[in-house]
Parts: sequence; structure tokens; C-alpha cells
Amino acid sequence: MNSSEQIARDHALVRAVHDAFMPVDDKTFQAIVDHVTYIEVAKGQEFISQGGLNDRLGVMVDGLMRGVELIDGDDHTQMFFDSPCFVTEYVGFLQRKPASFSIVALEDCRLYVLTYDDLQKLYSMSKTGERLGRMIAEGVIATVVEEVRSFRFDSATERYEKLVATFPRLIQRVPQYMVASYLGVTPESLSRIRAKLSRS
Amino acid sequence: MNSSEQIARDHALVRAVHDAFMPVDDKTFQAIVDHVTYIEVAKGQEFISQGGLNDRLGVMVDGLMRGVELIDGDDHTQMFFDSPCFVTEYVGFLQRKPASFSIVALEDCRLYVLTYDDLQKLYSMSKTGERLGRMIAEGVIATVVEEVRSFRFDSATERYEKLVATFPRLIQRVPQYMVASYLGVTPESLSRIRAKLSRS
DNA sequence: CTACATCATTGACCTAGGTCAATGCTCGCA
DNA sequence: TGCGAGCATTGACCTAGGTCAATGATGTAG
Repeated sequence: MNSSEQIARDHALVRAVHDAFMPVDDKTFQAIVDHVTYIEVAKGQEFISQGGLNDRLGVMVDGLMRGVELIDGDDHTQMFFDSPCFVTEYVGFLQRKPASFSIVALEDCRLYVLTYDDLQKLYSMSKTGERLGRMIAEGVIATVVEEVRSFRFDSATERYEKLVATFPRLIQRVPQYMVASYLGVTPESLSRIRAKLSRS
Repeated sequence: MNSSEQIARDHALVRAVHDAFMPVDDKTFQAIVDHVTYIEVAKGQEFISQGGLNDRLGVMVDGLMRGVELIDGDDHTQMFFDSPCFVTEYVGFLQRKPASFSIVALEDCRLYVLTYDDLQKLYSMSKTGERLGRMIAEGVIATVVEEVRSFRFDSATERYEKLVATFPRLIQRVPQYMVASYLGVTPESLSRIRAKLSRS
């Protein structure tokens, strides 16, 4: 695949990510493409650094990242980003606050990046952009609300089973201790949960 | 207080609820007021019924409600609505799906109600309305994300302490078993948590 | 005033998950 | 080829929270 084919394929993905929330007309999409910057983040590198500047929204076309908060030296997985998808510490980004967690590449990643200011420009430029922003936010809510529900009323075993069912590919590619922390349990517990499930 | 004073006071509250997310200009606010309907929901009555029609967004100026999901006969508190605030089963409302939980008045409540269709009209009518919708959604995200974080990494005792710190008035007015369910623990556990805290 | 309903508390016991420490496994590297 | 580093697993034990049942408190209708 040559470079312009690659870019075309990438742009199709960028558009698909947006379309997932709302069909995007060509004019709005062109405005997005005109503002993004292409970057690569190598495995192990940070895209966003906890406590640091937090003014970038990524559209990841390739790779896998993890949102991780360090508190008193231990490592709390907040979320995973599995391409193609948006990548950002959403809350801090929107409130113009330092990132509450780091976002680290678990594999080599390729992203198209929009800055906060460019995003605001897009919003003021077009009603469609504004609406897209709203629909993205509304999509995030649906995901997070279900997550709360699951924490409130499901056991760790159920949460693990749901995770496997929803993101089967993810489990293969992420070290188990990160999955454990994402589920809110220790690595030892997750190991036992898996042992129990494979027995039954 | 006579009736027109009451309405003026209510409208100020409706405006304050919206302003909490974004300053609302007079024109946009007038458009909101022109579309809302005033209703009262008596203590014990439902505003939204689980599995039923879910096309109303309330702005509550007075009272207290609880979002409650019934699963296999037991009662799962999803959230509280403490006036002045928006009242809705947000996810289903946005996705035009039946309500995933009921919303029941814990006290006599007074609300101004907007239908889904009226809200969409507001959005298409005004870019400011569209933006307001986005900022409301973004505000909801901040709340829910913090809730997930707390479930993932805090103990039940910590979650209770945070709840008391954040909504001290709520604890006084809500039966303890509902608070327990909101925290994701049994009433017995919450009782012990409170006993332990008052001892120390 | 009584009687019942509705919650809150307490106790005895159980289970899921946490903690700590030892043992295995795998893979990159010398 | 063997050695470490970094995970995963397993065991022994501990603790938070669940379950079930009894006992109190409070409020409300008759």
C-alpha cells in the first residue's frame, strides 16, 4: 500500500469513528481533516501525561492504548482505547484541566490529532460540528452509565464475563494485571476467577 | 407568594439549572420557557415508568426523586435527583428507548417538562441550544466518570463518606436502604459502616 | 391506645475478594 | 544455553461485605 492509499484508508477510518456517533457530511468532514495532524506513538510511549497538558483529542486508526492513573505508586487502569476510536482524557480535556491520568500505547499506534482550540473552532464554524460534539458526548454517557450499573450490581466474575463478551480481542492483547485493575480487582483475584470459569 | 411570583421564581430556577452548564441568553431561555409544561408529581408517584414511554426531560424546581430499576423483584437505586436539577433517564431518552428504570417522587415535586420532540426543535432552531445540549451532556460525563472511578478504587465506607460530604442534605431525607442500594451494598452493611464511623 | 407496617440495628455465620509469599512460566538477551 | 525480568498462578490466611434471622424503633390507621 503506498502512502496516498494509506492516507485514504486512514481518512475513511477517521470518518467511520465520527459516523459511529452521527453521519458526517462531506463539508464538516473536510473541516475535520483540514485541522488534524498525523502522529505515531510507539509502544510504551505516552500520548497524554498525567498532570500534564491535556489539549489533544486523538482519533486512533491503529493500535491500542491504556488510560492509567498513578496514585501512591500504584497503577489504576481507568480505560482502554482500542482502535479505531477516539482517544482522550475526556473530562479534563473538556474542562481544560491537566490530565487526571496518562494514556500509554500498549502497541505501536497511529493517530490523527485535533487540538482543543481547533475543536472549538470547528464547533463555532458549523452547527453540524456542534451537534456531532453533542452526539459524541451522549454516546460516551451511555457507555459510562452502563459501567456504573455493572459496578453497582454485578460481581467481579460477571464484569469479567461481560468484558470478554464485549471486547474479546482486547483480552488477548492486554496483560492480565491491567485487566484486573480495570475490573477493580487484584491480579490474584482475576487469576482465580479465570481458573474457576475454565473449570466450569 | 402569589402565583406570578411563584412562576417567576420557578423560571429563575429553570434558568439556573441550565446556566449551571452554560450561560443561557434571553432568547434561548425564552424558547425553552415557551416549550415547557408545568406538572406536579406527588410523593410516591412515578414521573417515568420502567419499560414505558421515555420522552420527557424534567427540570425539577422543588422536591426529590429516585431512579430505581426493578430486577427479579429487587430494587436497585440508580440515582437521586435533588432539586433544582434535570430529571430524566438520560440514556434511554437520548436513544429513544423505553426507560431502563423508573423515576419516583420521594417528596412532592414540581417540574417543568420538555418533550424529546420539543428538545430537538430547540436544537435545530438555535446553535446556542445545540451547544447547551452538548455542555449538559459533557457535565453528565464528568459526574458519571467520577462515579466509576470511585466504584473501581474506593471502599464502601469511602463512597459513603464522599456521598455525605457531597450531598449532606440528601442523607437526611432518603431512607437508608435506598442509600445502601445506591452505594452498591446491603442495608445491613451500610448500618454497620455508619456505626463504625460514629464510633471513630 | 393499640396494632401493624416499615425500616434500622445487631448478631452469627458465610463467601468473595484482598494480602503476602512462594513457585512457575515465558521470553528477550548475554 | 542459561539467566533475569516480568507476569501468572497457587496456597494460606485475613477482612469487607453478604445473608438470614431476631430485636428495636417509629409512624400511622383504626
